This record gives sequence, C-alpha cells and structure tokens, in this order.
Amino acid sequence: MIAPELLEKYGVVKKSFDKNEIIFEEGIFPANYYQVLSGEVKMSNYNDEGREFIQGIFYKEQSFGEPPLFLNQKYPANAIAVDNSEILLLPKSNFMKLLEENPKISIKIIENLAQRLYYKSVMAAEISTQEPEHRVLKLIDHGIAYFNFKKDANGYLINFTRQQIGDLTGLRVETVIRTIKNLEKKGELKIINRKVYR
Amino acid sequence: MIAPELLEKYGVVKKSFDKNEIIFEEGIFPANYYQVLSGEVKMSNYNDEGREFIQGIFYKEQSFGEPPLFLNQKYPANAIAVDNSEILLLPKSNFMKLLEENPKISIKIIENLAQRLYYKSVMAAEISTQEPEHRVLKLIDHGIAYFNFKKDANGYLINFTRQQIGDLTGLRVETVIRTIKNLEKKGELKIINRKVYR
DNA sequence: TCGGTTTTATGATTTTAATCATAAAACAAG
DNA sequence: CTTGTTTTATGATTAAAATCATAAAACCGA
Repeated sequence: MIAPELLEKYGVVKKSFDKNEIIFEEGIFPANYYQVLSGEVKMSNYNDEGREFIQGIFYKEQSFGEPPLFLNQKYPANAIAVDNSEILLLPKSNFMKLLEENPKISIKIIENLAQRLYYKSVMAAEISTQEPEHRVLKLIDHGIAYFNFKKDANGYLINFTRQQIGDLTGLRVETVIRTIKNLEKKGELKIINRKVYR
Repeated sequence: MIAPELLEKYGVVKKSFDKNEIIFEEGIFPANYYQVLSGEVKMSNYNDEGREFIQGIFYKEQSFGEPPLFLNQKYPANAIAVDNSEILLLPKSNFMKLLEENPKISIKIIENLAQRLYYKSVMAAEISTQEPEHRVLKLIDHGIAYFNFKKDANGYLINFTRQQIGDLTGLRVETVIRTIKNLEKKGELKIINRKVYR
C-alpha cells in the first residue's frame, strides 16, 4: 500500500467500477499502477472451456497487477471488480518517478511482492500434491491471516462462496461442498446456516 | 542478480554444496541472502506421502529464497543442490544494509520477484485448470525463455527429466512420459534418443 | 567393464474428483 | 410479495490420471 496522499502528488486518478466490470484484461500491456480504495477486486484466468482460476482477491489499500508493469509483459490474467469498487490509477511513468524519488516505497513493494509470492508458493504445492481437504483448509487458514475475514462468537467467518473456494484451489463446486461437509464432521470447521466458520 | 563485487563489499561468503546436499530446510527462519555462483539449485516441497513439488530451479547468477527473508517468515520449501554447486551467502543484516545503501538494487530485486510471481501465476492457472498436454507445453515454453535451455540443430533441448517435468507440473512420471509421446505424435515436439526437443 | 541406479517405457487396474442431473434454500431486484 | 438468479446440496455415473507391476535402456561409479 502506498499512502493516497503520496499518490496524489504524482497525479493519481480515482476511477469507479461497477460490480463485474473489467478493470483490465489478460493479454494487454500494463499502463498503470492500481490500488484499491474501496470494494473488492479479483484477478483470474479462464481456460478454453471457460473454467475460472482465481489468482488472488484484493481489498482496500491493496495493490494489484504490478508484476507485468515492471516486466513490460502482457497481463497473464484479468482483473474484475467483484463489488462496486473505487480504484486509484497511477500512470506507469509517474509511478516509476515516484519509486525513484521515494526509495522507501521500493522496500514496501518488495515486501508486498514477497508476500504474494509466498502465498503462491504455498498454494501451488497444495494444489499439485495435496488432497481436497488439505487444500481447502490451507486456503482458509491463509485467508484468516491475509484476507479480511472477521472473527465473531463462532470463530472466523470465511466469507467466500463454495464456488470461489473452488476457483482458488482448483476444485469443482460440488467437490468443495462435499469437502467442507467432511471437514465439519471431523470438527475442523463449523457450518452455521450455510456459512463456514473456523 | 547482484554483482559479486558488490556483494563482496558487504561480506559475502562462498560456500560449496555437494550434489543433493540441503542448503536450507522448510520451516526454518531465513538468515541469509542466497545467490548461485555455479551449479544448480531446486526449491521444493514434499507432502506427507513423500510426493515432491518443485517450486523452481535456479542457475548461475540467480538468487533464491528471498521472500521469507523479507517477511520474517519460515521457509515454505526446501532448497537442495541438484549438482555440486557454489553458493554466495550474505547475512540478512548485511543484505539489508546493501539494499539501503544501493537503491538501484531494490529495483532489480523487484524485477526479479515480479518475474517469479509471473511464472507462478501462469503455472498455477495451468496446473489447476489445464490438461496434461497444455501444462507440459506451457512449462517447456516458459523454460525456453527463462531456464537455460540450449538451442541446437534439432531445436531447444529440454534438459529436464520426465520426473522433473512431473514435479513442476503436478503430474506423475508415467503421465508425463505418455503426454510427451502424444505431443510428439502431434508434432509439437521431437524426441531424439529419449531427449526432448522443441 | 561390471553392477547398481536412474530414467524411460508400457500395459492393466483402480481411485478420485469431475461431470451430469436435479432441486431446495437463500438472496436480490423490481 | 413475486420472480429470477445465485448458492448450496445430493445422488449417480464417468472419465482421466494415478497407481501398480514390470522391464528395458542408459548412465554412472568403482
């Protein structure tokens, strides 16, 4: 996260996106730095049969889409507003100027990329070698630490749909539903009127 | 990659590792910045049944294991020398000092992390939604761009074993062998006395 | 060059999650 | 409130890759 006041000095623009509106598409070249001001954004891929894989979900104060910006490569995925969202956009050249003139921000960017790389490393290993129950639990436990899950009397409320969990773990909805039921039986989590708690 | 001369100014140490020797293990806290001087290093995970997932393979001049170093988190995977290798080690505090005093290096680190994040994004989507042939081809094409595959009269020599391809794509050896055979039939690649070319 | 190990190879069988089909419950919009 | 859509749910069937078994070829070290 870069302080909005600092971004303003470099000419940031605020833009609103409706629910389900595309922010940028796979295959195009990046032109901006993006940071969520309010709402929720997902980055995802669709394969030829239309099956979705969610790369990540981003909330207030989080930035997204930087890697291709630094590499001058095409976006490997789409960014879509999950809810009505306000996004800060900073043109690439201004962003680079900001970085040059504020070396401490570089460290923040590094930490942020490191965090995302860490998540991807963990989930990649899960997805390719672990069974559904393990994958789902790992995603949930990661989410408690890094997505904005709220704690209440029943524990942490996992505010993802079964479909989203599937798209984040490479599983089908039906498999996620059955897996979550099993995890409840084993006492690993609770289902209270269809909502998942841990 | 950070120039070895610069690393030396900050007290880098050269260490040799035998083939199959462990450089660091999953679960421990990072203490050093690592950069390959010669040889080959792989980072990988093992699940409870001993099945391996290779996070990445690193060659001459490449660094590895930075994310947990920046986050003060445990390593999510093991680093093992694939061949006899010489590795440069810089203690964390010295490395941080180097970064502070050389802002341009931060940009290099950012670009490097961005590159690795890009690879992980692409492969994560592949592994969770695509079929074996697609996964293997994507890995190979990525490898041509970023691993050190050499080109000769037959095309690029993919110097990975079938097992390694499997451990990088989440497939079993037998599946990789059959998949590669099919890809050859379709003319997507060549097999010349067991070696794969593209 | 001999013997052990790794890598590639192939066929048969099994397992597991995907797929298909269908529906109830919950939610959202008008 | 009604209606359309999304989400959760469950059972039956299928398909695809994993697993199991076995072996030849290649490579490596003493």
